[in-house]
Amino acid sequence: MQENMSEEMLELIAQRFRILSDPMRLRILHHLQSGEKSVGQLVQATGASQPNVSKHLSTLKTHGLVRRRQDGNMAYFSIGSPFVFDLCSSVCSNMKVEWEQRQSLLGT
Amino acid sequence: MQENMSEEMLELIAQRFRILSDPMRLRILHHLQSGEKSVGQLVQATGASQPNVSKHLSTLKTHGLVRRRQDGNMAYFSIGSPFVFDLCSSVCSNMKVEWEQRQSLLGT
DNA sequence: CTGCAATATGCAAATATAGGCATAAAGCGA
DNA sequence: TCGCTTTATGCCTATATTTGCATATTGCAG
Repeated sequence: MQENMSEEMLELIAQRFRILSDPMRLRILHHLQSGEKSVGQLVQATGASQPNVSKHLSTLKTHGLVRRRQDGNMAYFSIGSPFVFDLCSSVCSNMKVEWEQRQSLLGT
Repeated sequence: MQENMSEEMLELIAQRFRILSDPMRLRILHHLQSGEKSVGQLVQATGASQPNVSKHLSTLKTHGLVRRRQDGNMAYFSIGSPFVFDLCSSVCSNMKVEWEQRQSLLGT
């Protein structure tokens, strides 16, 4: 993080984290990792309702995390910022480290 | 991200992001970046109320993002997982890239 | 023990968010 | 145009989150 952190900057960062703080949105992004998908495919893959998936895709698109391509009456979505996977990997590996530390503390 | 992503895993990752999705918590973490601080110092630095700061510190501690040390009737908090700054840097640099892309698109 | 300072907690209100359900909108084929 | 399919939107409810205010708790000094 920078030395000087303005209020707007903090709000923007917090907003970004908030977008990623929903399991359903993460699940959608996860399914998009293997490539472009239609809304229907995502509905089937996630098990959520169609309006629900559509709304999440809308917020993801608003914040630039996914792209939308229309073909006929189908809408295809794809990853807009691959960096989100880096973030998730970071979080995962850190959780793993913490878990192992906790385990080793218990083991002693 | 991994190939297989269980529901619990997604919930854990989402939870981690949610902790970081509040500007006040980010502000507190930011002030802790320069070293251990007492609650009172953080209250003054952030401009928030004492109970508010105390509660945020509590949730940050619950999730292992800060450590707590008691000395007399003072409580000193410090960064528990430096990795959060990597996350924030990641988000910042990505926002910067996106901003420049948008600028260059407008400039053409 | 009493008073004071620092921190934590409980309660209530305001706000935001996610999800379900119904329905609208858009595109395509007959 | 009509019907069907796919996707998007509006409204409502349930739930979670943040904050303020009051108050409890803890530790220290006198």
